[in-house]
Amino acid sequence: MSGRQSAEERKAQIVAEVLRLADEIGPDRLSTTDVARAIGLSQPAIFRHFPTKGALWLAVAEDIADRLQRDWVAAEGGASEPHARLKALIGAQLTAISATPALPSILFSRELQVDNQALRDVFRGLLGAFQSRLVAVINDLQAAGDLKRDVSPEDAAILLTSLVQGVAIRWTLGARGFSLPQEGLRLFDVQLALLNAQEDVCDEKTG
Amino acid sequence: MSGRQSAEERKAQIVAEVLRLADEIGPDRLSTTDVARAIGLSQPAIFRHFPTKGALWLAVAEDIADRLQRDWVAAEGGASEPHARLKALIGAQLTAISATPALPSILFSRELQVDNQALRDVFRGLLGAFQSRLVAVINDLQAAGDLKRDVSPEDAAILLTSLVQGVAIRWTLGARGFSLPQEGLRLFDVQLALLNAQEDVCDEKTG
DNA sequence: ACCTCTTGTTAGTTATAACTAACTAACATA
DNA sequence: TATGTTAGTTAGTTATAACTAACAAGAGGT
Repeated sequence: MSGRQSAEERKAQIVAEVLRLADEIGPDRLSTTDVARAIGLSQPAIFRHFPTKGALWLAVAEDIADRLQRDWVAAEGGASEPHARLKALIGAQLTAISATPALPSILFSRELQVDNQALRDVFRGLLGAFQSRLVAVINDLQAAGDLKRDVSPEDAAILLTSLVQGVAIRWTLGARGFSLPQEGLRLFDVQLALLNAQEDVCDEKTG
Repeated sequence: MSGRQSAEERKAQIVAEVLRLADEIGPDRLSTTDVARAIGLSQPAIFRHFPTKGALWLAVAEDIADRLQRDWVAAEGGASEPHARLKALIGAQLTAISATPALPSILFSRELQVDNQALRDVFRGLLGAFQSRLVAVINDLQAAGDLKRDVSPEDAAILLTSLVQGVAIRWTLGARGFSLPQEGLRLFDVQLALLNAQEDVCDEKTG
């Protein structure tokens, strides 16, 4: 349907379509025929732009990685104090997942888990990078005295990423019957209240 | 290889093999040929015992559901006080996942997410049942004054299942480089310390 | 020993996957 | 306007998927 395009544009279009269709029909069932038909190209045209299907998936992963990292930078840049920065990071992640709902399924696709080691590496790196950012912000929070010190920053970060993953799983299995960012941020507030230095209040009274 | 068996036994054997192979080569890539070869049967023999592949998956899901529920009952039965019961429940879940490592992938397989509504229902019910058990125990804990009251039992249960799911995801993506029950229970202790009624200590001092 | 049901086989069918070979039409530029 | 490059096509190939039809052999009851 759409006329002849530059390779650059076409590649981006194919990647975007893969992400959309991966959600619709599942990452592993997604065939190059599906992608081509959705765009309005012949199936072999896909292989003009990507040598193998694995290479296509890798391009998709890199697209996701780029967008996520931009989101993180924007989130951290938009907030100055640590608490707001932490909440913005979590919020960005939740928003990114709900904007790319295929993400959880891709994490457990055979393409990633079995076939494509490179794909696996990209996502492992991504999760690690997110974790590191969280740890850094949590360190700041503890330094400012706004967070319990008897929980290590690493564990606190793990609890928060688990929160994101848990709510994302519920969202996916529950046919997305609620707003992922809204419910996620609500639980974030609950968890952060727990992580808050309650004993400080206590110390103030007793000290 | 193994001689002729009763349908009952063969069915169980096929189901067990599906679970093993689903982990090895991914739930969606798993073919009836793979299952048959692993057992030492011809491929059509599978269809003697299950009318369609979807029916086979449903049998697998019911097998998982039965075992999980037995595990929960055993865990709750083995501990009398609420705190121990809660920890036993979480521990049982972690142990079950590490004994059936294909579980997380199955949750996101196309078979479940796209093709097989019945399969989806089974797992939705399972997660709901686990959640309900957690809520009940947490209610007991709060009634006994052993848990903060400013977090709803539902939210506390969500935080704990998220913890399990989060650590399971890390375990899966990280090529299972650590003991899932061990790390999971460690984080459980961290989270439960947070959920503990710290302000009680405070009240004792101030009251 | 024979009959019968059940569990298995072999040999297909049909559909769909990734990928290739060979050719064509649009565009850029000398 | 001629020419080389690039984005596209159609028509295959090869492999593998689920599933079927028709036939064979083992085990139990009479």
